[in-house]
Amino acid sequence: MARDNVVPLVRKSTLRSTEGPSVHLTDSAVENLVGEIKALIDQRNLGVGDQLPSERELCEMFSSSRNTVREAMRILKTYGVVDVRPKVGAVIIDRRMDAVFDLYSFNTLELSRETFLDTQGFRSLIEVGSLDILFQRTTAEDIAALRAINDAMQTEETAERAALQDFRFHSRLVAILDNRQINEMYRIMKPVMLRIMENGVSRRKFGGENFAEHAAIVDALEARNRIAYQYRMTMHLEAGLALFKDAPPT
Amino acid sequence: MARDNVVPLVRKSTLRSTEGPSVHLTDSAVENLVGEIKALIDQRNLGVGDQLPSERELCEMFSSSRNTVREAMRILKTYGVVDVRPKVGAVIIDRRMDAVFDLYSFNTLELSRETFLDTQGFRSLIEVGSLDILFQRTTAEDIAALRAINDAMQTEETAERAALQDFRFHSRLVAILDNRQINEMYRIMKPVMLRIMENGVSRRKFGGENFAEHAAIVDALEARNRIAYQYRMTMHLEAGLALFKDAPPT
DNA sequence: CCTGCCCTATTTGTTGGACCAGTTCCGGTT
DNA sequence: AACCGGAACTGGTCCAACAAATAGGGCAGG
Repeated sequence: MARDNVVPLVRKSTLRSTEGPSVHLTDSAVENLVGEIKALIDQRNLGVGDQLPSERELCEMFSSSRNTVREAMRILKTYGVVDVRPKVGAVIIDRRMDAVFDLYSFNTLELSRETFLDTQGFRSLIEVGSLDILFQRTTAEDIAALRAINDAMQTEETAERAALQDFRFHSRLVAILDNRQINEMYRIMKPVMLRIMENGVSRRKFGGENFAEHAAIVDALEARNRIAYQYRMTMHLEAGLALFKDAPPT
Repeated sequence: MARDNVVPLVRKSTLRSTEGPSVHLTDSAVENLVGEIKALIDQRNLGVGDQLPSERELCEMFSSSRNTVREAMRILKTYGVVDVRPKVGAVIIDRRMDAVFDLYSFNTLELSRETFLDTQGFRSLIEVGSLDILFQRTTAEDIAALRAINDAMQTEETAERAALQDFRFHSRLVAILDNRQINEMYRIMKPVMLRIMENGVSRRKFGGENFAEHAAIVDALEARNRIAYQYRMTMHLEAGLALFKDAPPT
């Protein structure tokens, strides 16, 4: 039954549109303004450390009210791409990692099934889908490094630390692909994945199951066994899915 | 209470237990307000789907001005934890993954050779690597839509418009995967891809080669011919690579 | 000359209001 | 009872003003 490819974590059919930015067409003046400011940054080729025009200047530049400008700047601040201080104005920074951490400081909010599926579905596409390139590029050092990380995970005492090793394992795996876009994606999604992994390892005895699954994945990778790798990795990523099994639609 | 589709994540989070261990000591009224609203959500045990008080109610509850409340709400909106619709109010959601992807959109887009390689590598991962899922999900409608777009591309007069159709073709292809994160990635990477495609079609007689390659890909997809699909798509994606090699960096 | 302090102008932070364009919902009309 | 209209809300945007913070210039003293 379990063919060489198991149905991965993709969401059920909703709407298939070609252009499909889906729901939001960004009619809001504030969001338009964010786009304008982004364009301004791009156009002037501004980078970290450079200054943006003052709020009132932006008001005039884009004929908007100051409140609108402020809300737009608030978005940029929340993104962690600008730091704005009184009298000095807005300076471009890159604190996006902190922004993501802040995002997940909402511990009051549960990890939604949707978030879980989106994240794991993406990972599945990368980590399972990149099989050919992985098999082609993986070296003995990569294998050794993965095994070392996995061993380290087994000896961790807390779920939090084990989750970090879990992330390091998968991060090291995709690092073999040597693709900046993907590495950057994993860097930014780190807090999200950590959260999922922490949830997973704490419930699944990370010293046991998780370690064994990782080991099997590395073995399959080393042996260039397509079927085994696909199967192991897919099962591994789907492991946490059982936690969401009782999901009625809404 | 719309909390049946989520798994409660009782996490202690030793790292960011109390407010403000980070750089922000921020006694800013707006950020305090964010904390207050978070506390409110926690206190009332609100979950996804529940409504928040109106802006004016929040003004009175926390004795703040409406603009301050709005900036706080803007932060929550940016985090993707509330969806606020005019005349309806604010509803708690969990679109935090989308927020993460929005962060990614702040990468400066320069079409260096590295960026090109990374982008094409990513696309190859998605469009070639997801072959199994594609074969499984593709319908006759999808095939027809792809052919229609390809035909439209052939009749375009300018390279710019043809590139747009080229993008629509590939965007429509990955839309079959029905994975929100992938669609979002393509939306974000659209400018980069457009530039790549514009470069490609203008040099390669988009009426001819590009159209034929697309047609061959669709045929292979329709016939569920793994080998042919992999070969055609890989060749198609690598076609631009040769061109880029010729072109010296700006 | 340099050094250190203070002052002011500029900038962001916050407030309270106003109006608009819609939605919701209640009450009156038919 | 069904239908319709209007009033009361809602968020979206804008305006004007004041408070707070501070960078940078001017000034006094060395």
